[in-house]
Amino acid sequence: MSRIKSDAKAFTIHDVAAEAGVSKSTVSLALQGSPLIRPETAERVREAAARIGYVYNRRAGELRRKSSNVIGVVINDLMNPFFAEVLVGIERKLVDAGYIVLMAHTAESLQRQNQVLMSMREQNAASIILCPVLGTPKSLVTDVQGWGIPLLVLVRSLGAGPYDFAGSDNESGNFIATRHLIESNHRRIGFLGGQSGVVLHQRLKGYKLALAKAKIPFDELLVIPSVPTRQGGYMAMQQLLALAPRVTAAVCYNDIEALGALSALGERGLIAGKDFSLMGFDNVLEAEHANPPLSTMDVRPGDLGEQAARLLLARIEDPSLPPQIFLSAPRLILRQSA
Amino acid sequence: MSRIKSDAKAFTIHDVAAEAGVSKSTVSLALQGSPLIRPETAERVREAAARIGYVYNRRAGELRRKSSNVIGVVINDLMNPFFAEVLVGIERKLVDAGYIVLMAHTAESLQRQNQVLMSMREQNAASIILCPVLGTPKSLVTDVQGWGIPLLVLVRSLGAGPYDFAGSDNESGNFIATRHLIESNHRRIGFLGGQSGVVLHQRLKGYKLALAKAKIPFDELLVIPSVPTRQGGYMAMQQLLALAPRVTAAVCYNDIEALGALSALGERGLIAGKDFSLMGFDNVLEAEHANPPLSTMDVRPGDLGEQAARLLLARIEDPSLPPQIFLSAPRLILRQSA
DNA sequence: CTGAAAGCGCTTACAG
DNA sequence: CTGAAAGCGCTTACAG
Repeated sequence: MSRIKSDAKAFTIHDVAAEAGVSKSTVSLALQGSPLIRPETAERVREAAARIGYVYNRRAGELRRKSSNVIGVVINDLMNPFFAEVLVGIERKLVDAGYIVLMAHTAESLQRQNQVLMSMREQNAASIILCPVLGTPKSLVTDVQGWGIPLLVLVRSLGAGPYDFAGSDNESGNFIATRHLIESNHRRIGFLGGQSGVVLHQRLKGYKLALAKAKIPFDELLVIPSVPTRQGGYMAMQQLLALAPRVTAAVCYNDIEALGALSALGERGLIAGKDFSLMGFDNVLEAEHANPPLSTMDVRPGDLGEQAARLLLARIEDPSLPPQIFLSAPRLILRQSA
Repeated sequence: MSRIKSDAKAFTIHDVAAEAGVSKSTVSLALQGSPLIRPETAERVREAAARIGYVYNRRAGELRRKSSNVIGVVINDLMNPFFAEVLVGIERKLVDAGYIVLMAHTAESLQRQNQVLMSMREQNAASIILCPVLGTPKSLVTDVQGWGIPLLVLVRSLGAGPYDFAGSDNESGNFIATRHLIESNHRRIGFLGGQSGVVLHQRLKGYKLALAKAKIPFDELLVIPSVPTRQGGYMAMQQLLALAPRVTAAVCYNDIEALGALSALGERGLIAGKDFSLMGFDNVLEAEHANPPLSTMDVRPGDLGEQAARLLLARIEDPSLPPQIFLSAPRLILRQSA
């Protein structure tokens, strides 16, 4: 009553063959649904397999066939719900297509990233979806490609070289977000959060562009960097609020920073959308029920994940495809915060 | 310039053997760091391997050795940050121990759960951590155990049978949460959210117990079920607010429901902690920077994940261990909402 | 200390 | 339509 049962003897096609009174080859073919096997025989094999509780050893089959149905997905920050939503989209699509995902979390550690990538290589991953940590050398792309493993880069692009990529149009997205604030008659508009990396660069660019278009001079002091977390957004907002003359609105690096900013606002009894206008970026699930509901740029994270998976599947299907790019066009979602 | 490079010829120990001028066996042993191999020879082998860019084919090795270093982790709801945090804890611990995780998301679908479990079995997973979907038959535990795969059940217990389990003490947790509200002089206290399952049952039990202890009659009308999402919490709170006489406080099924409830409160211009007292459960990361910051029961999700992984590793190490249980004792975290 | 041989559980030409 | 044989890339007794 206290031990946990274990060690069921594993049956092989050899056992099934004996049970069905045919050869190993016939079992293999029958189980694959090969037209070479007569229907009656196939049926007999299937019954025998079920009777003894045979389970296919996929890894053995893949070793022989030199194939693999596992796909590595490496994510830099699962604590950000944006990535969790993307991951779910990827996983759904991949499992539907008959794959299974080897998942790793790097927590922005380059060393951890190298470690898990190597591990996935040893595991013979059929391909890899990588959302690279900050500071990933561009050479990583050619390295992985050199391994013969199709690679899709997610969210954070990694320079020029040809590779498949899925992400969002950060520049135009933040251009739209900032323009919305300008059209609501804000002039002193902050840029809140973010620390480094291409995504920040692009979002900042969209912000500056919108400012320039409206002939509002760019003010370095209004961009407050921070770690891309709620805590970071919270602190950045406090800094922004301390500025004089008063800043009346801000676009945020992403939604979770905006959520942190909302919290800082609330702490001072300020209501977003009334006393201060705030735009997020991503449209994570929690944006809709933030207090107050967060206006943001919708990149449809789940769909982004599915699209990434779709591109990867196409690549596996046809390795000679030219480099594929999916760029989600962020859509303005107006709720209450701006 | 437009094709993505692929198909590097894969080297095997055979190639390394040729390069180093030794036999396959020697290569295998040398790479494993066997003391049987003379240091000079081992060094020569390692150099040869590095020179030709050899990479270990772990799956081949595991086939031969009948081992596996992949561990399946199946999660029912990754859209709930609680599970994302737990997953990160599990993954961190497992990777540190030299394993790699095969991750699957079931989205509360029993069919998907069966599918991925089967897939993990075929993949030869060394063991499985399962957070079962609602409505999982208790027989699943013995099924999986019968496969010879060590199983750890996560968060939602699955009846009596001996198995390893990691979760939290929901009853005592919600007892404490409710008691806190009572001690703050609330009498009409709602229970907000949750739909079915053991976890709800236990949390409800803690709620009723605290009420009983304070001689407050249990009122069926004050428990408002809902889907366990922010949207669910939002709607449940609206219902609760419509009740007369007025309800002044509520414990929530979990944090994300509480967050949704916060949003409903905000919509009516009500401030949690002043106009209404609200307790969450889990202490997900976003609770701290909710608006206002959410008082909740801390189960330390990340640590829970690590503990689950720890138990599993112990089980793999010694299959004869008696059933192990880790129950996180939730701690009261007072912030602003209550 | 090192090599030749068998075998993990499959698949796939090749005969028949 | 079905079987015997070779082989995927490793590991591990067993000799020497």
